[in-house]
Amino acid sequence: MTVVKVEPEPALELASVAVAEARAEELSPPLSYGEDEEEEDDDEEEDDEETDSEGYGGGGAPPLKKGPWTPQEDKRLKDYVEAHGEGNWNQVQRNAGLNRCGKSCRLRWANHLRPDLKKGPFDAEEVDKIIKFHIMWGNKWAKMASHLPGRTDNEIKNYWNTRLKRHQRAGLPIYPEYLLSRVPDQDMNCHTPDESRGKKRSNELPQEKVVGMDDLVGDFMVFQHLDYGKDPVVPANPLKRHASTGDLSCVQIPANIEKTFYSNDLNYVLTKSQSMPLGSAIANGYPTFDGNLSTSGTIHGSMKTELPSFQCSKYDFSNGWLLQCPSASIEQQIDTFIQSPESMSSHNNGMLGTIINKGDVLDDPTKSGRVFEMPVPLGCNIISQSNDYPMWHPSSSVNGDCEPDACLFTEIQDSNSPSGGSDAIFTLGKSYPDAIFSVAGMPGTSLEASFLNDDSLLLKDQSYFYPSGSFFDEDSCEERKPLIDAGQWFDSSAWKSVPGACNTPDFPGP
DNA sequence: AACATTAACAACCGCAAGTGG
DNA sequence: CCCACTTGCGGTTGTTAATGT
Repeated sequence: MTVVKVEPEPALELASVAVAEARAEELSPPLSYGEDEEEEDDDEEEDDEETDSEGYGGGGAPPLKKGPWTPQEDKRLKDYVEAHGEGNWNQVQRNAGLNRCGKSCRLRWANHLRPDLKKGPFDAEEVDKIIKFHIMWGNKWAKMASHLPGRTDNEIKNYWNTRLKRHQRAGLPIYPEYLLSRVPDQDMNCHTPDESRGKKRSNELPQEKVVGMDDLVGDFMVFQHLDYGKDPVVPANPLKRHASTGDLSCVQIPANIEKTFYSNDLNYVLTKSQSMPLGSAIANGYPTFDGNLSTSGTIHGSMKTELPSFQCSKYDFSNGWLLQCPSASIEQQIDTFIQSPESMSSHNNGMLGTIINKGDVLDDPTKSGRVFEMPVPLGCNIISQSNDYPMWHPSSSVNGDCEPDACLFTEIQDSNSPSGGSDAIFTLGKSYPDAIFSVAGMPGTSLEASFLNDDSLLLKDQSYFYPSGSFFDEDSCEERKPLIDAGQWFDSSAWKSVPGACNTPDFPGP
């Protein structure tokens, strides 16, 4: 059994052989850095010192040892770090009598010897968190580890990769069912985590200012009218820019929705006082009415469109999200969009959808209360606000039961409309600065929306609506609980959910 | 029992950011 | 500013244990 790598350099050959021999003895009990390490210490120490001296008694720096750590090495490292503290790993190497590079020492300490390490398999809660984190951040193992006390990035990475392989082999979705769309979608063009491998890390991204997507995605209000006849629509086309990485992620629109979205060219951009045809897209918050893109910055082709998080197209977060992405290849289309200002012109394919700058309205008190109105013959209306966090629906279900999605709205109230209909007021609450929500109105109705103030949105004459949304607090790793349940149609006049309308965006009718 | 496959784990490598002289 | 060094991160590979055939 070969246990160590033998360095190819001739000068090192003798040492390598010696090390190999020693290793063969050391490893006769399988790698175990557990509780019984102490009893072997004496023998191991002798072996170790013998090895070191035998191999390099003649002077010159011994080659740094590779391969598994022995209990004795562990003890030395542990003793040293406990006495001198962490850091200065090359000093550790020199002063602790360890023939290991500082890097190796650091790794061994961080992954195995640290006293605060939590051993054993991941429990369900940890697994749940890992999946959440991966959805949000992709392969940011260190970041995940910082949110999982006692766990190391390496541990998480190993777990994930193993899980990934297992799921891929079994043909299972990478993320659990409860994250999947309610609308079946077999198109799997989105990236898989594997595809993110080998790509540059986020901190390797060019540091150039990428204007647009942050602005476009981060704080905007999306108002879309999508005419698809009487077909229902899921208010879900998430696209977000990762807060931590700057990566752009997207959740694909189901194929059946795609048709209705794009076969009928009835998209509108909501401006402060008028509607305008799609194609007059807004960049940096400023709508243009001539079909030309107006930007104060540039949109770089280098914008990274890695999809470390929403790799699976099946994820429907039940939210209207900023961009409408035709199904085929989301990332391709995002690339196209990003790289080509033309794509935002009047000839664009609708991917950008319709955007209105919420901040533009909200920042100016005089603009509050403006009504956005769209004459809509038929269709479902979607409003969504998106900030910086992806949606998360831990309790949603795809099985048709009535387990509701989480919803962010902190307050919803109905009011009497002069026209006799019911209005719904969505109060987001300022304590949820990173909120995400969407609401779909009834098919076939005209949807009016206006900001009452900077955190309330009035939907006029919407007797029924379908809210969804959630919030995941990156700092606390906790999902903020909403005050009402989403994922079901609400009757705003009776202020109750519509029977039989749970967990389906299909409008059930009054 | 022997072999093959898979899962879990450990460790290394390359790269890049940070830091201090 | 440059350079060397340290540190941290993520990808990858290698090894062993467990399981299946």
